[in-house]
Amino acid sequence: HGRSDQMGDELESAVAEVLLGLEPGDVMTYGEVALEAGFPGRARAVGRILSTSGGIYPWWRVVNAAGRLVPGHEEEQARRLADEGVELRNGRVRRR
DNA sequence: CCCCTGACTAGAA
DNA sequence: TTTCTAGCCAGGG
Repeated sequence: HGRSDQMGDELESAVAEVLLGLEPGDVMTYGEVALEAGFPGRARAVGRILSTSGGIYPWWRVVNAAGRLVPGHEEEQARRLADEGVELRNGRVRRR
């Protein structure tokens, strides 16, 4: 039965919940979002969701595991993060 | 079904 | 520290 079809929706809603829970100043990696959503190892799925769901989520609060900003949106993302007080280091999110 | 692509990653060079 | 490589998982042609 169409379990795999339903899986995509579950993942999407779970990821959405995590993303919508992010507050100003918060920053998570794709992998962390996936993990917290209950889908470890689905970092790519998180990226796809963010890239295909036209701005309904706070996309600027998500960066890759290396702290790199979103390809093609570095400038806007850097500005938004700065507005929230997130420190950047050489174009990368500083993580301790 | 095959093939390519990507807002990913961890690990090797 | 930066670049490459090999896995990875879905989507879409």
